[in-house]
Amino acid sequence: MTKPAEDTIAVRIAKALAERIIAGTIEPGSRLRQDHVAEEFETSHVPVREAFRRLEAQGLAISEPRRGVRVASFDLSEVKEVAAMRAALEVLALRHAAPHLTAAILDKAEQARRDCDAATDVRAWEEANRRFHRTLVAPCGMKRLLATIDDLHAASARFLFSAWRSEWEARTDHDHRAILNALRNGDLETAIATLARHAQWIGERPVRTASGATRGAFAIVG
Amino acid sequence: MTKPAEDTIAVRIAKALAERIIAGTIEPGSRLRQDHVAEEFETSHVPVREAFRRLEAQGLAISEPRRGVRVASFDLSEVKEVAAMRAALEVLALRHAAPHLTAAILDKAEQARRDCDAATDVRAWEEANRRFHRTLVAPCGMKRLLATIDDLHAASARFLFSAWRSEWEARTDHDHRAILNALRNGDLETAIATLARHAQWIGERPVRTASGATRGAFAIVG
DNA sequence: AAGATCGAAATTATAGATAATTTTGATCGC
DNA sequence: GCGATCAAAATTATCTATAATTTCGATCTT
Repeated sequence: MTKPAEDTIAVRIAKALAERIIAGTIEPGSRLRQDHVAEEFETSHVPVREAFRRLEAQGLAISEPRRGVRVASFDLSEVKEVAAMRAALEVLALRHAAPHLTAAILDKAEQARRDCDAATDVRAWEEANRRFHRTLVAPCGMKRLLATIDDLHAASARFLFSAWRSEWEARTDHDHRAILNALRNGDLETAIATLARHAQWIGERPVRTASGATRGAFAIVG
Repeated sequence: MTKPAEDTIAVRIAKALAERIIAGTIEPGSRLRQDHVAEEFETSHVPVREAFRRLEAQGLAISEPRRGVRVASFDLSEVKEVAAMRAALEVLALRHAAPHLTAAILDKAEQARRDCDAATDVRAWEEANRRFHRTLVAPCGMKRLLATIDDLHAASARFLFSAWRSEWEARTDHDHRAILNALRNGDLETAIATLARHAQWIGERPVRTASGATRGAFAIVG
């Protein structure tokens, strides 16, 4: 039952760890010890180290030379930073994608929008929301830009899951609808202006910490 | 003359290789063979592989599993892509840096601007130009954003050195001056609008290829 | 028979496992 | 407290296996 593994082991480990970090299974700030990970994945630590470098590049982990790797922690200022970067880059991507948008693509986005509004848990919402944004910007065909946006979405998801570990109430996202409408009408500037605001929408939510106290948790919900 | 090396060996190798790739010492598309590199740096292949992962993340190399790593090649469309991303992100950074700009910082930028105009070779110009931009956006204090911009500058430099291997004529950059003036006058919007245009300025230059033919080479010169 | 094409063996390089070496952090004794 | 000793964990080296490329030869076609 070992995965077919078209990927290299290092890539597999990186993906698995990224998923856990995003889901919040591993706490921010906690150490990633290479031989523990190696043991778990039944490999040596060589591929594990390579996986660490990859996570580091994505901003999911930070490495202190000779002292090990830990899961990156974050605060409100970083949530804002990621939101701002996402807004700037998605706007850019949409502007370049616009000439290549077809009815079929807009239909795919429409489906993602519906899934988003219908979502009853955070994970489903996040997946659909990411799909919505991805669908609209992917036709720009700019690989570096898209890769950077993907990394930012991973960070967004992490913030989101950290705040909304469970309990999600379905809500209609009017921005999504407005963006699609504008695009269908060929009104690119309205679509872009809406997206720029939308991606910077930061929600707040009270969260009970381990110690029982309540703090405000923030996440990008656009 | 071996570097004091506070860094780990992998980091040292990554920096050294990045420098060569940017300078064009290693041709785009050429293979990076791990034990050759290991031999040259007198280490094993393990830190070399980690260095490769880092170069990959910066977009300077691409890795095909089980087939090795090669220096990333690029074309006009990627030059445009990097220019557009730089414009978008530097504008964002400048907007957040503006409230923290002091007279001392603007003086540092002024010095960089002068060095830029006085530069008689590409390398000197690139260094001063990068310093100019860095000085203005750094006060935003957004680490992820600044790291991404740095990577884009590395790519820019690579395009530039590829086109202007030698021969550089000093020229006065009016945009730099305009940006600084606007900032001194507190006219942020003008500064930002100028920067947005400026960072997307792509120069063309005929270049003699190895086969003797002449092709157009493009690079970001802002 | 000459040329081309396909396939198998040999070579080369990458990926991973195991082993050795530092470096850092902590504990115990003074 | 301060310093030395010890243990744990990171970094790097060496070694092995597996995948990819190249070479060389055989066979088939013209």
